[in-house]
Amino acid sequence: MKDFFKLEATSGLARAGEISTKHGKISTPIFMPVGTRGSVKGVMPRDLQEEVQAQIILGNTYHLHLRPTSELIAKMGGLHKFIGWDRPMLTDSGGFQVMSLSDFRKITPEGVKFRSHIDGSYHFFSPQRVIEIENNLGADIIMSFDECPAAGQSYDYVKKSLATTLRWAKLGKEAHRRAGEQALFGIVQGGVYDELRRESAQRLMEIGFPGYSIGGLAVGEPKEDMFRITELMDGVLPADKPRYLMGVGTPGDLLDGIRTGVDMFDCVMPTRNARKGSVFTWQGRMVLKAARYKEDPRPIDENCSCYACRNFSRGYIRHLLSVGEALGGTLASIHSLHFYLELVGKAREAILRGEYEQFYQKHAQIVKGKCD
RNA sequence: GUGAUUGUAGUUCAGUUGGUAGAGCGCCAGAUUGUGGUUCUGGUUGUCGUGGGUUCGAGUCCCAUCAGUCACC
Repeated sequence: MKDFFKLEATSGLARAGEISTKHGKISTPIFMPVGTRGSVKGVMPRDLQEEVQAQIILGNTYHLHLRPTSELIAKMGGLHKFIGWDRPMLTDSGGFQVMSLSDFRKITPEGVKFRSHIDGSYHFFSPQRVIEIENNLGADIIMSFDECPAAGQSYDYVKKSLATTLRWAKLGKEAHRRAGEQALFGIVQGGVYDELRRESAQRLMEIGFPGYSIGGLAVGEPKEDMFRITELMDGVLPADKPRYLMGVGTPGDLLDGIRTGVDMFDCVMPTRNARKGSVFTWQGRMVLKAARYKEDPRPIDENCSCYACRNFSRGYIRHLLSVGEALGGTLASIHSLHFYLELVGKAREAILRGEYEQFYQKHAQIVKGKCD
């Protein structure tokens, strides 16, 4: 896949670039809203594009395989057509979900047998089958099937798990039938062990992928470990390929990740938290459902230009959230996603100006705190 | 009018042989990192309908009274 990624500028370790796909270009660093089951919960594609300015969203192999199945989606014309989204998409492989959702899993060199969290039925994911599913779905960027160890696993366990992930990455690449239009990423594992992380990255690079994901972080390990590892990866992974820190994170995590050379992020936090009543702003995190906002006529963020902030008060959105009206989650999600996209957008501008560090110093502490 | 029955937290109810009240839900405060939209962790909440009586002590026993519900005249 030629000209998949173009590195445009750097500022310190921070990078600005451009990813090109069949469905359009993506400016990095970028945050990707999560649409697990074929929908970014509560937000219409039109609003994601026009209000949130989302450039790419995620779908999930695990969930879409269980329902409605990738075969059905292929029959319906592929994931883009099925969900009415014409911009780039990425599918996760299900490695994480098999670890985090299933109450049973048996890992063998051939793959993972697991139980569905929906009906308890047994399923088997091999690295080849996962790629077949992702080929059926047809996202622009797809993930290798990996084994994602939980936090706190021993060096020996992680080392062994790593060998499995590497073998699966190779088998998955060989099984990939649409390499010309779907970029398959390898996933770096290795827990919190620098030596294993380095080895994982180098072995993946030997296999060769158009992009590299950093997985197995934000699973409960101390935060210092996360950015020590992303910085370590910056020195190992090729500069001309995008790096994707999977499942991360808070606005502060994005700024720290960008500062250590990460190009892509995804996280359920802005949308899940919004539905549960807390939102993110340039002034910090706000627990919008708190009683102190009951009679507050101001928008969530007075400097925000999103649809929710242009038209509705904190008091109204709080009311919707507390009585369980779906619109509350929708408006709060639109706000937080708009903020996330604005955050990475401004970070990108700062990198292009060569001033990322100043940008970071100005915003990181505030964004990590609580407003009010 | 007669008979029965109920009255305890915002709400639904539990309160053992009388020892100065508990739970779920709600509410309040947090959490949430490759989304199980029904998750987790804390916290708050009472003239026990009212007035008397018995008793060392009454939400628990007795009397009266008020209110609700049901049945029958």
